[in-house]
Amino acid sequence: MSVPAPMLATSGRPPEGADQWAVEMKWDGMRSICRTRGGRVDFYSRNLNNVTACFPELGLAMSELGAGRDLILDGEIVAPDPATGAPSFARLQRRMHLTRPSVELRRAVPVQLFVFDLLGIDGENTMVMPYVDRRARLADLELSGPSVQTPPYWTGIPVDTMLDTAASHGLEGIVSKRIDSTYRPRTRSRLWLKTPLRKSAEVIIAGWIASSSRGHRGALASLILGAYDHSGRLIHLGQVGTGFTAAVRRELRERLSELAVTEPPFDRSPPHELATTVHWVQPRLVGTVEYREYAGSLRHPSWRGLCTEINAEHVGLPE
DNA sequence: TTCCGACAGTGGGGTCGCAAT
DNA sequence: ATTGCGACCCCACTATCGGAA
Repeated sequence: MSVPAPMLATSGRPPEGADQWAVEMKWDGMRSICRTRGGRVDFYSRNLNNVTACFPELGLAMSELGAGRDLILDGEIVAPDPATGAPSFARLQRRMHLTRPSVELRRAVPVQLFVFDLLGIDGENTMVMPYVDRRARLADLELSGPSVQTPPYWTGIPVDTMLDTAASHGLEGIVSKRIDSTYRPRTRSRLWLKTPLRKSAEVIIAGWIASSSRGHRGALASLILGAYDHSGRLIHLGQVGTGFTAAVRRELRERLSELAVTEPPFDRSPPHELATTVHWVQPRLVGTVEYREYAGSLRHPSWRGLCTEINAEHVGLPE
C-alpha cells in the first residue's frame, strides 16, 4: 500500500470570530509524510519521493517513538536557525538533496520533524475522522523527543493575534484548518487556509526578460528589480515574474521600451550573470512588490503595480 | 446563466547530481 | 576540473474549464 499525498492549503484568511477553525503555526520547511511499519521508517516528500536517506536521525528517532506501531503521519521537516530558533528553509536546503549526510553536516545543520496530523494507525484509516479527533489520537501517541515534536493548535483566538505571535517568533505565518474537516489527500481546498506573513516594498525596474515559452514568446515574462543601498549604489534585488495579468504585461513592455539602454544600470553587477537575454532600461520606473523575506534577494516576490508617487532616487533596500 | 473550485501553466529563489564540455 | 541543466524543494499568481448553484 502506498502512502497518501499530503492535503494542501489554499491562500486566505479564516472568517473572524469563527470557532470552527483550528490555527497552527506555519513551519518554513519541507512537507513530509512519515510511515513507520515493522521497525522500518520512511519519509516521503510532497510529491511522494522517498527522502528517507536524507534524514537518518529522524528515521532513528521515529523508529523509537513509533514503538513498533504502523503509523502514517503528516508533518514538516525543519532546520531551526540556531540564532532565532525559528525554522529556516535556507538552512534546510543544505540537507534536502543530500542522501547519507556526513556526521559533520548533521551536526552543523540539525533537523527536526514537526508532526501535525495522523492519517493512519495500525491499519485503521484515520483520514475519515474530523480534524480534532485526528489531533486527539495524535496527542495520545506522545510523539515528543529531541528531534520530533507535535506542535499545538489553537482555537478561538483572533487571527491577527495569531499572526502577531507568528511574526514575533520569526515564523512564516499560520495555517487554519476546519475542525470538522476530514483529510483529503492530494487536494487543495478551502478547508485548510494558509495565511503567510508578507511584506511590501517599493522597487526600481532595471530591466525585463522576454518569455521563451511557446505561445508567449517575446511577451514580458519578468522584471529585474533594483534599489539603492546606503552608499547610493543601485543593487540587484532579484526578479519578479508573477502578479501581472496579460494586459499589465503588455502595458509594462510598452512603457519600458521607451527607457531601453544597452548596459545594465547596476553599480554592482548581479551575483550571477543572468543567462537569458535581458532588456535593460534606465532605472526610472518604481513599482510595489509583496514578498516573504529579503536576504540578499527577494523571496517569493509578486508584482503589485507601478507606484508613481515615489521618485526612483528615493527607493532604498527592502527591510 | 453565472459563479466558483480545481488544475495547468508561467514565473521566482535555491541546492544538488550528473552529463557534457 | 568546470559548467550547464534538469530535478527537486519552497512558492505566488493568472487563465481556463467544467460542474455546482
